[in-house]
Amino acid sequence: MLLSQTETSKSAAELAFVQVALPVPLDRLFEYSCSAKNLHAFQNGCRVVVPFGKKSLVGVVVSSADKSDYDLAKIKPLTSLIDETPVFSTSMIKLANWLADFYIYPVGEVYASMLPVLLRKVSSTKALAKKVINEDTKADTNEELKTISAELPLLAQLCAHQVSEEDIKKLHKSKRQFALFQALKEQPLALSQAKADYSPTIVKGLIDKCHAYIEETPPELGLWPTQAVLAEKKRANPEQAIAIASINQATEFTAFLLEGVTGSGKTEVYLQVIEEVLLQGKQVLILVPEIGLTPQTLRRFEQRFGNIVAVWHSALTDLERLTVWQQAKYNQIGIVIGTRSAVFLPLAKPGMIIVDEEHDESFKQQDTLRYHARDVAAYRAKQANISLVLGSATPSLESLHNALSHKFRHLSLKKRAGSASLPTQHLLDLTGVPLEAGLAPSMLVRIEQQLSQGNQVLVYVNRRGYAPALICKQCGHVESCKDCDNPYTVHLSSHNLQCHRCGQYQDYVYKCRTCHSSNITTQGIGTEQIQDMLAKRFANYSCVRIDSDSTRGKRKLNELLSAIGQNKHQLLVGTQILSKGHHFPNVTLAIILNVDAFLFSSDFRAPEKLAQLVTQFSGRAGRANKPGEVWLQSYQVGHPLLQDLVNNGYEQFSRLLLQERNRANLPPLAWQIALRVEHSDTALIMLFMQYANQLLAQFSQLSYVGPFPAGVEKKQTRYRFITVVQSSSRQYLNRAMTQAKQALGEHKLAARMRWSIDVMPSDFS
DNA sequence: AGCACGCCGACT
DNA sequence: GTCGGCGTGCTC
Repeated sequence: MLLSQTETSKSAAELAFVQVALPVPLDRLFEYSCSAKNLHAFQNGCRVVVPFGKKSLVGVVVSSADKSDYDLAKIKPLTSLIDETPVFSTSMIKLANWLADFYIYPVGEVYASMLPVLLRKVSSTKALAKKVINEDTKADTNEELKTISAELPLLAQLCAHQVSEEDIKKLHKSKRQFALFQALKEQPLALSQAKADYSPTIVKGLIDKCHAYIEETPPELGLWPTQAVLAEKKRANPEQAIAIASINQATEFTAFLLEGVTGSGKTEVYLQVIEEVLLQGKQVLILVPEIGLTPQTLRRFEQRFGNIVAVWHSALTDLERLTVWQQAKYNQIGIVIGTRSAVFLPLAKPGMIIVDEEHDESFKQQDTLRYHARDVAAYRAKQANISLVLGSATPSLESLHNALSHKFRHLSLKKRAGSASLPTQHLLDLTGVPLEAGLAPSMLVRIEQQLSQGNQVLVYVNRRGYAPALICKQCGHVESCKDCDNPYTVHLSSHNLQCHRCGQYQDYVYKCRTCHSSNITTQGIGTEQIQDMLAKRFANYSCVRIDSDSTRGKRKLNELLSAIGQNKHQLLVGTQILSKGHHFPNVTLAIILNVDAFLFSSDFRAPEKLAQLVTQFSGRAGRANKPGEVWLQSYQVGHPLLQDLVNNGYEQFSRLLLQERNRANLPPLAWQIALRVEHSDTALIMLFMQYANQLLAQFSQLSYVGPFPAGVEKKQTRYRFITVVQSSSRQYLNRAMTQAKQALGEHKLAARMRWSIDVMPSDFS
């Protein structure tokens, strides 16, 4: 062993080294020194504060040693240790390393993105410097080791003050505040709970009157009670019973694809297999799509399992996230039900992972660490040697491929519960048909019929706003966003023009910008226009719009949905939101516009997406005594894909698509990684991407296409290009891209470009 | 990613 | 003569 000559013998003998993952976009770890006596405190997975360049960062210890290969003169001493017990367990460290490797993403950033934000910075932990770990450390070495308490979240509770009778009388006037006050006198409520059950305004009102106060207490360290699990369950039908038994029998890692038509009772299967896992004292992680976490879904789990269920989604505050994170890590909760990023939650006793609506696109993160929660879930299930259950009425071709090739166990639920039958599907030929706000006259007749029978009607169109473009009839000028080269969408409700790529908007224009003609008109159809037309034409009925404009605000969507459930509206016009999670039993006619856009898309996944949309959409409508009809308006009714889908349904259609992917050598039968580059100067992009192609050309067992413009060619003044790299070997592709990325990063232009690597990209927009 | 260092244009 | 543009290089 060599001792550095530059190092004084004294300190060299006393030093030890830790490797730290730091949140910087560099594919390497950084080494820091500490006193050898303190080394034992730096367990892997603990957070540390270190000097980095001119500033200080929070990093995670990933390994330590008593010697270092790095230039000792350059190694700086650590500033402090944050955690006494690691925030990353050994298996979470493995997961982080796998993620960095698989998604070709800087390790330090992977670690950071797996932690709740409150744990990413020292300043934001509510803790104080707490204790010196090793008293022996000499003060003159200036290496006194400090631990910052990692005491985790304080639970904010709302409590009632003692209030005089007189004040209580005054409070009678504010009914809801009084109700909350009464509840608080019984027992304090979690602040978040009080805000959710009453409203933030009510809570604030009570605090302002000094009738209530917030108390922050350390969380209870109680474990969730296994006996809370026992509840009466529904009788399973034979198909469900087979699925439940198969899943319950698994004693080691097994992936199940639960392919069940809408209404076949997938949730009941989940509930019963979850119960089995909980009874063994193990936890269950349930992943749901972004919009899938409806109060109805949640209620179903809570009714069955009570208060051992925690929820994880984007609307949580940082503190709420930290609380759930801790509850999962310290086994204080039995079930976590959450969206994409819940897949990174630590679990004390992992027992099962369920991915509901596993085909849903929202499981793929589209920026920074571009992971797919379904794939990460699969890794975690394998790692923990537990079951993975993927459920969908319209499985992704990836999962279907795995099921058909026996990598996954395939379970089917083909019967709808009760006697409910699925709506029938039909194609409507638009050729030579005059349209009214995008709808064919025959559809208007059918709408009329259904409405007069007291039923509801659903119209789906993929565009919000009034119309997707405003053009000049005189000179053809299209009013467009300068930053994105994108036509403005005309909005009627806000009476302006909006760019749907960057969110910019401008006042409505009445004259053409180029030729000053006032002969300008809208082009194409959006939700507002259909609503407008239907409301006028069927003035005796109520028509609502359900899109991201009309559902802005926390409770709007749920209010709308419950009003629809109570039949307060008969005509429903909306976008994607309609196809997910919500059931509309009174809808007997559903119409899908603009189907053809899917048929001529350059995205090879378009037919799969169309089939999922149509099938999911069909599943939302109708009930036992009112089966319902779904109509697809198209100029291409003879198109084999459409014919196939409508006549044979998703199950057969998806298998045909899979064969086609096989013939075309496309995923899931080949592996892809995309290189995406953005810059305001296309010439620079080309230069950079040509170099990338040169690098790729050195690998024989892969092919690549590009650079080609991304689906969204320009966004916020930047042009976007993509090169897709493909290989039949995942490992080969991964290794090649890892090398190529390294080399590309050394190119002069690399620092000036915005570029990223997207492993298993799910779309090319 | 930040952040500093370094060399060329329009300003008090 | 300086302030500041962003091209280049480094971070244990």
